[in-house]
Amino acid sequence: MVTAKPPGTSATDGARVDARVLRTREVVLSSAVDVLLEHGWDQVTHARVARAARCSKVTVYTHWPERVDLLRDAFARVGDVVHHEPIGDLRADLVGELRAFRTALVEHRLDRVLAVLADRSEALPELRAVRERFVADGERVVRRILEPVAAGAQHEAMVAMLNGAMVYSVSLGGAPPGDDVLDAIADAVVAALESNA
Amino acid sequence: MVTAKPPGTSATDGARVDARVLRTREVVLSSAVDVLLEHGWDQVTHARVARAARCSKVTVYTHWPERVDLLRDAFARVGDVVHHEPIGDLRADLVGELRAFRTALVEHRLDRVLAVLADRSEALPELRAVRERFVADGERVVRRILEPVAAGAQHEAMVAMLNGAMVYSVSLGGAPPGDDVLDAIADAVVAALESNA
DNA sequence: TAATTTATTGAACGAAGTGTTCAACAGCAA
DNA sequence: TTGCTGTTGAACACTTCGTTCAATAAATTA
Repeated sequence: MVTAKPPGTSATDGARVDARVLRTREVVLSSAVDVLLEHGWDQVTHARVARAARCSKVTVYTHWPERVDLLRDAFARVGDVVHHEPIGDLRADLVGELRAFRTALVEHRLDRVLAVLADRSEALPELRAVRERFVADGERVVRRILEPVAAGAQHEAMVAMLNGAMVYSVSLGGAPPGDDVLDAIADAVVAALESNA
Repeated sequence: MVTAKPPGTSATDGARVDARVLRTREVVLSSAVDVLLEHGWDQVTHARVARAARCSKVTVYTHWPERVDLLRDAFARVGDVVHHEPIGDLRADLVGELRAFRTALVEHRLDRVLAVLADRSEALPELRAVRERFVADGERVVRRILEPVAAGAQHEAMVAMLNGAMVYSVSLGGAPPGDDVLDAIADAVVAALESNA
């Protein structure tokens, strides 16, 4: 085990951080994300990431003694999902958010991130908080759109159906859903809500 | 690389297979599933599985030269999903199938299997066919239930919403959906379909 | 500027794991 | 019994892992 405390630990205190530390964090975490998305979690080792970042293995160990620390901080770098901005029209907002979520899954490889989190966060408890953050962020706008029109179990069901349909299609269905399927999903939710009245 | 051809390859030809081979296949694949579900895919190594099966490492290499072969055959042992038997009542059939699927995900750990497949089948093309088999089997009854009432993009959307909601809730949502949420999902689909008329 | 502090580095290590060979053994079939 | 073949433990070269350490390079401080 590496016993030395990580350098520049006082970053959050507002204290100055050595420029070398900032550079190292930047390049190593960036490389860790690259390795993760290209080769999967079990290739994200200290040595492999160090090679990708063109720095010493010891430096990586110094900053992130455990492999899971590296993964946690690497995920923190994966930008938040770019959401649709609701305009107040239920159907249009649902379609807009579904498209934005599809973009995040496919273009920004959020699907890979979620797959790793689903697969590992049972065995690695340190990842549970990370998973919860990603899920909460991914559901944020959908929940806001649905809030005025659905509550309780119905609300939960709709969130799971909307986001679940997207993640399921992309990660397990082989191909991302086309615009026609997205429209059909939004239509179904709108129709289900209209039958409330 | 192990060059010797796997023993007892002619099993499917109806030729007699050495009893030792049958025993080895049984115990090793069973142990591989155990290791996979308990410790995750990257712990499913020849040596680890051999230790769990109390047999020689060489035996495992002989039967399954590549790690992915072991995974493929191990998944073949994970029983097919136990489905609900449709009775012709749309809502009751949907609820019944959702409950059966939840049982498969939670009790038989289908969630772990799907998580591994979602995570690895991009990097391991040999797993794509396995993933497709599991997805097709998981969707079989839902598709049959929906067939008379929805087609095209709407059909695809409903399948993705129903199965997606389940997988998403169990794998990423932290807790399996309660009966009230299952009811709400079925209600939503029924309402959406009724608005077709 | 020079002096001081500290992050980074390459080399090296023991320990553990991987993929393989091989001679010996044990169980099955004839 | 005899032959055949699946299984086994030992041993191997090789790679990877986690770590130590003295040397170096770069940053901060005076």
